[in-house]
Amino acid sequence: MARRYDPERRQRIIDAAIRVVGEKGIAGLSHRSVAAEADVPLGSTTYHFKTLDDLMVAALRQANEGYARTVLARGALQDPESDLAAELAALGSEWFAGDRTGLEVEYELYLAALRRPALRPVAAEWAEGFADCLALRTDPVTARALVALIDGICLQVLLTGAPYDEGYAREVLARVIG
Amino acid sequence: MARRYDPERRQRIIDAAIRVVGEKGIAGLSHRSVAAEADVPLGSTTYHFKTLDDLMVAALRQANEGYARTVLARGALQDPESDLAAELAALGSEWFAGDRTGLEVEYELYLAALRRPALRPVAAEWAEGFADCLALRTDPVTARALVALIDGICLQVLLTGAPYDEGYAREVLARVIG
DNA sequence: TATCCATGTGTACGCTAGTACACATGGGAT
DNA sequence: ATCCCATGTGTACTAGCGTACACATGGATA
Repeated sequence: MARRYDPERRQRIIDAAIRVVGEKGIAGLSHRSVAAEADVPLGSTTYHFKTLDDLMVAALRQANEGYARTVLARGALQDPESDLAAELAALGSEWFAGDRTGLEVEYELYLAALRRPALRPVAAEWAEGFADCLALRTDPVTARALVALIDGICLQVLLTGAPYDEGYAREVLARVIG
Repeated sequence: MARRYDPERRQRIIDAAIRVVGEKGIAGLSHRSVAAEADVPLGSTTYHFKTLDDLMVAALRQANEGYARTVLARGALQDPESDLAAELAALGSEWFAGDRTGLEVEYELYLAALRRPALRPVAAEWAEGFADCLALRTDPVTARALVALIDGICLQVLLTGAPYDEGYAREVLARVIG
């Protein structure tokens, strides 16, 4: 059991890192910027997270858990009677509703795995966890394809600035489900 | 008509930027690193590209043109007799064959649009150009979905380290085509 | 109680970054 | 022939970075 004067210190640093990425992007993430945001000294961020990769791993894992909760909270996903494509398209609407900062943080950290091997296992956790959840309603191959398609749809919205079209998402997701 | 002592200077800088991104990622891209790679003085990179965003725009546009050529070179894509899903899945195999550096550079710059508005029009050019090309064989909605699915499949391979499975890609692409 | 060490803090160093600017050069327009 | 200015070059400034390290502190353990 760890001994700490400020038992929340580590968690506060992770929360601050997510806020920094939301405000300035990964490019603005540094031990110093996080320390300032968390209101702790520089040495505290370098002590708890030796490298920025370590910090990003913790931040991505936490962001993933948040989005996993939005998936699990949609209980109808598990209901065999529900329209899976419609439920997933509605989940997308939920993600894009209101402030997109959280979704941008999630994807920015997720995509950072492209160049940061340390993040890959955590990125894989998200993709596999989501797919496992969907596989309960379909089969592993279809589930994996659904995750890929959802990623692609979300990215096109985020990258090109196009609006999220729930009807379109439902239509093409339904085709993959077959 | 521009007057330049080294008429290729600007182009050499763009080529160097793409090599730098391939070797060190966007995080390693700076006016100085590109100047060193292109073997030109620092002032030359800052003169031709006032900001790094400008340089990334030029690099992404050039990378896009390269991949657009790989699409157009696959003439069977336009042949109504060919199996569109199979052709697209084979195109993916071509992209992942051998050295993946080029594909990583393409996606890293493409995904950078998430946080860099200057890149969004160029990212949109790629997505729309590819979709327009596919729309000749299907319809605009299906074409857009195919681009999204291909992006999603490629990203899952690049992000999680999973192998590219052409048979799987063909199967799920075919479902979207319907 | 006495000791240890995980945790917390402050400071300094060397490096690299974007930026700015003065100056050099030579092709094109007049 | 002359001048202009797009282009090319070298250098210096300031800011922020990761890193390292010495030292402080006080719960946990024996």
